[in-house]
Amino acid sequence: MVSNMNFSGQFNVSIDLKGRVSVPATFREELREVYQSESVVVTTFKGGLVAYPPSRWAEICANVEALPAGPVKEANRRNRIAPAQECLFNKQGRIQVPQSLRDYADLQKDAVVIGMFEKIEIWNQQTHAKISHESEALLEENAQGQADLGF
Amino acid sequence: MVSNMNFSGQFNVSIDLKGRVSVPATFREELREVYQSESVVVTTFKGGLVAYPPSRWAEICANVEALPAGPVKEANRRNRIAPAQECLFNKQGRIQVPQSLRDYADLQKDAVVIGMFEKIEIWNQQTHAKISHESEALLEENAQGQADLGF
DNA sequence: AATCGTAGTGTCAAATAGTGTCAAATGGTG
DNA sequence: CACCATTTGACACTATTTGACACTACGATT
Repeated sequence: MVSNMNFSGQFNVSIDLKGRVSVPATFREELREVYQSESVVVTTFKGGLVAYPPSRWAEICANVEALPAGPVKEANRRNRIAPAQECLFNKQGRIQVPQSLRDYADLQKDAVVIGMFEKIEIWNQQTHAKISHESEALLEENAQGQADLGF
Repeated sequence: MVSNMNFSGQFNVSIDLKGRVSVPATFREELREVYQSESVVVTTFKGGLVAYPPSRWAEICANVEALPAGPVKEANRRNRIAPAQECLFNKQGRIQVPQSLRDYADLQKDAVVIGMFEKIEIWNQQTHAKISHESEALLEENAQGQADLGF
């Protein structure tokens, strides 16, 4: 296994009638084994949601608190820290995502769960398709850059 | 064999009921002997998939992480790094390609596997026929260029 | 305080997806 | 043609994901 890939891979998952999101087994395993955690802290991010291992979340909170008082610190507290909620896995590996967060990310039936290094993103499927498509256009505009990176 | 050609050659392979792709023996041998690897990291690329030896993948990741923060770095992370998954060979030399990647490249039954120096491309057969045909047209448009190259 | 409705929890079991392996088919090589 | 390595299809098995439903907690309404 490539070291330090942390969370990676992309998965289409479904959300049940009551708003529970299935988290892929591989992420749960990584959480258990690397982060010793049976839960995840979920918050808002750019129109979607992100889930962090609790230990990672604590670091993020500390970083925000270390900011000098001012509107940036306030905004981080209001829009990232405040909406965050810890979610436990149930026996089937699903987490109950609170309604306010589901509303924010427009989660209903089909979602995409994506490993992103030390965090896990959760998107509405259409929203994700849109941003991914935009990213692809950007990459295609600059083929030389892609080649330089080794792709 | 011309030395240092790394992966080369083009192969029609089939994909089994469960989405496993046969990787030609010659590529597996190259991976084992040159890259000391029994796996490959697969990700999306221009409508098809690419597979890299894990050591090569680590370099690419490092290159992306070294980019200045900005939309290009973001796009690379989102569309190249995040969807990537490591795939191990089974006893028959097949790799299980995750569903999201199969969906992206529209892989069902027949695929084309192509050696490209340090990477291996995997295409839907029709998709590949189409881009190959377009490339051929481009070359024919420029016969002088072909001659200059020594072809 | 009793009733109702809504949201969330726990759990089961069906459906789906992935793994391991065997053996037949294929294709290249001498 | 005969041999050998490789590829392929198939099947049984295991793991994971999903839909469903009964149940609980809680807040609002009367």
